[in-house]
Amino acid sequence: MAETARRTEKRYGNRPTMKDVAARAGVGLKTVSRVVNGEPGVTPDTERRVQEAIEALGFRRNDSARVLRKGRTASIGLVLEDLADPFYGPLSRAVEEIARAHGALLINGSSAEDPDREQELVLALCARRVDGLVVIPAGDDHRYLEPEIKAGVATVFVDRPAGRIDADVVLSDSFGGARDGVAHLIAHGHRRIGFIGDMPRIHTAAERLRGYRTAMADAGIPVEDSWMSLGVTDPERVRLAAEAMLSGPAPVTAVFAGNNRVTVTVVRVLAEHHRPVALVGFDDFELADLLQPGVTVVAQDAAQLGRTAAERLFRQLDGAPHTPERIELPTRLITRGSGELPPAD
Amino acid sequence: MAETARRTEKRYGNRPTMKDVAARAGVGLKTVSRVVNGEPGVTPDTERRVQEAIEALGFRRNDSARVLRKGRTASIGLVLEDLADPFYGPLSRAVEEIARAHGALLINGSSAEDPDREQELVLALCARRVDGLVVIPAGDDHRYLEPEIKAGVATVFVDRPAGRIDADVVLSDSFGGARDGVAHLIAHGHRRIGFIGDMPRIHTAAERLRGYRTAMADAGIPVEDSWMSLGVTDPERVRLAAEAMLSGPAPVTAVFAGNNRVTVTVVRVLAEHHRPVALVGFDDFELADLLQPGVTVVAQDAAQLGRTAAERLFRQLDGAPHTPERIELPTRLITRGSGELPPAD
DNA sequence: TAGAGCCTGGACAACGTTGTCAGATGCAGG
DNA sequence: CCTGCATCTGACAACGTTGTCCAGGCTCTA
Repeated sequence: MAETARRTEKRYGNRPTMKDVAARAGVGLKTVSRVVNGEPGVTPDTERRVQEAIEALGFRRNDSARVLRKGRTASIGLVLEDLADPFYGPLSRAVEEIARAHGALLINGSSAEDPDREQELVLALCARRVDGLVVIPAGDDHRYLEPEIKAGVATVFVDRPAGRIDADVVLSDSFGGARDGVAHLIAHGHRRIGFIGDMPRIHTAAERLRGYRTAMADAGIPVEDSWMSLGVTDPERVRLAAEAMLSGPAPVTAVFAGNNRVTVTVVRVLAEHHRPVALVGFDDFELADLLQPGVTVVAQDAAQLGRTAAERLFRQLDGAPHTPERIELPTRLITRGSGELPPAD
Repeated sequence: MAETARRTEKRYGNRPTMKDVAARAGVGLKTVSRVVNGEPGVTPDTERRVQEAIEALGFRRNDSARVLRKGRTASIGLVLEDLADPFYGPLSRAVEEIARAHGALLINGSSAEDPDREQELVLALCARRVDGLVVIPAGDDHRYLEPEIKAGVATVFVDRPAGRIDADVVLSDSFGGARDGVAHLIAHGHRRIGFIGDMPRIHTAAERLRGYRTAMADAGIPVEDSWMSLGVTDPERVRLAAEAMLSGPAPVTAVFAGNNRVTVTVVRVLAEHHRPVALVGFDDFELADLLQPGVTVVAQDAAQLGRTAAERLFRQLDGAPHTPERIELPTRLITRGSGELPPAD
């Protein structure tokens, strides 16, 4: 017994193994395994003895070994951009819920919008042999995933499509949402409408820009370069961009903000501005309704995105025949006041 | 070769193993291991051959096997209450950052404030042999963790202390923060001050209630039962509670809200209220400054909580001698207007 | 040129679990 | 009392990796 203790304490602190449990219960190794996994073929009496030994030793099955043997880890990976972004909270939660319903754990990490870090994370997750991946891509080339997918790692992209590989993707209708949002401003009489968005290399940002351009073109309004600010994302630069398009001889009378972070910053700028300026933002955010005026937004359903993606993932894992598909969820315009302000020329 | 392919395709899809790589490169198994792990003792030429084989086969080391052999998983678990709660975003992000700095992955799950689910999650993480755990406890009895901790799983509790076991904990000074917040209202002339908070079985909620009582007592103000609402947490009930204490013959002139979700709901109620009512909330939240009036809050630094906890965790893991400790971080009163409103009697 | 020492590479066991298969046990029926 | 069958149990190999240890070939020196 002393010898056993000495042997095990080298590793994992001194965790008891099935062998230890078996020794204590006076049964064979496999019998312990059977009890732990609820397999049939163990007499109640034996089972009780084993349970007692497990209890006494504080045994906990080592899932690493189990995984090694079985080939399935019952865990999936989620790679997103920033855990602290409120948009990803509900998404991540939805994925977790579905994972839980399938008895899987969720491992997640943030790419911080850095393609290298995304790849590093994804490969680390693959090395852990996660059964599947939900990825909100930061990069635009995912060929590094090809061997993984071929090896059977189920993969679903969310919010933005994968680059240069064929894979499932679930996203919001950024183009249509932005187009409708801008059209909403136009319908309220605006012509000089600003657009502040993220780098166009990000798919959603590009799509929203395209929606903006389309709405303007549909209304026959030529867009001036000074109305558009692309690739600004940190608050200070968004602030500068907003102030720039609000000043000058022909300032914009309305702004379309490309995502929730931009929207919030623009709200701050407008709060200090002397003239009312209309605003429509992409993404809803908490308290948007409590501001003065309430902020009109193009809302996407983050939770639904996550749910849909996770469900598709597990359908893949359950062995359903699978051809990569692109699922686009509609957005919803929520009017709260800021988007209905008339132009203050 | 064909035989090898047949053998491996049974498991993990058909992932190549080091053996396969070795065969293809014409070297021994251990040599591949050396190359993969950057160990010395491999000629450049051999290394190149191995690298090529790895590339060609799309080999990726199986970390499950590695973990089994080495005893360390380089991953830590984070159990929190709700991923979608904005308070936990920065916390979780901070933990992830520290983990990353230590080369560890973060596995997380939400307890949904359910003690059973918390335990289930924690034990699942232990079965995965995470090296350490950061837990925001939902339950109040953590004796189930004793064997794990004894077996060497580093554990740090955050935001609330562990129940019935001795473990590290990092939390905000809920008592002092609430006391100061309420005292702030008293200093602005309020006497009938309401308190809306979570169930007192939650440590932070209890502490904040204690802070409220203490501030009132210090000012010699007897507290009436109708001013306090405990254990309400869903928006609808918070709304009812707020409306109740704002009506009647002697309504409260100020409200202290026990957490961010309560605060937001109370803001909504007050927005519809005819008389101005002062408000101080525990927890800061985005846009609190943009509301009319800005919401005065007792702010805790969620990121700092996470950082501190994670750092302590890794200090444990690095083998520093360790006695459980309780670290309390100060809160900060941020005045923005709502807490400075005079009583409207 | 022989011997010592270094460097590289590979055989083998072990990590803790599960699948396979065969042995042991108990019981009913002949 | 023996056979046959069903039930329960355990020995053993395997999962893919890493640590240990030794063999063989090389360089360097005397």
